[in-house]
Amino acid sequence: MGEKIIKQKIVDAIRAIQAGDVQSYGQVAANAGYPGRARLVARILSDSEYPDLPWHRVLRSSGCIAFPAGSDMFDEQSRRLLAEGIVVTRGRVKLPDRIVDMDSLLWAPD
DNA sequence: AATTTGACCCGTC
DNA sequence: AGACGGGCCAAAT
Repeated sequence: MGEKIIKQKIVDAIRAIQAGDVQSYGQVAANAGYPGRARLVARILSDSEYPDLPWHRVLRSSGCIAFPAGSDMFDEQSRRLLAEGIVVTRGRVKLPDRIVDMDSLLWAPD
């Protein structure tokens, strides 16, 4: 399999992320058909060869932004996510798999 | 040609 | 919450 084809599949997977949604590097790789290749996703996003990708919708598996807190990229990504209605708290987005129960409503620090 | 460097991930402790 | 080891691997040194 040519490296070029793999890259294109991953680019497609990144483009497939809808506004207002997010995905981890690993998920993108898996969706493209290449599980375990999260690093390749990261490299492609940092590569100027593929401009205009919705890079801000890709996060670490922990749900946090991959850039150092306070960096320009960090701030830019936070802004873009917020513009799509995704709340970012302490560099971490609220993941959709979060379960709302009485305990967290009463005792959650936020 | 060998080594280091990343917008990473996962299980385990 | 964090640390550590192993996996991943194209590009840059």
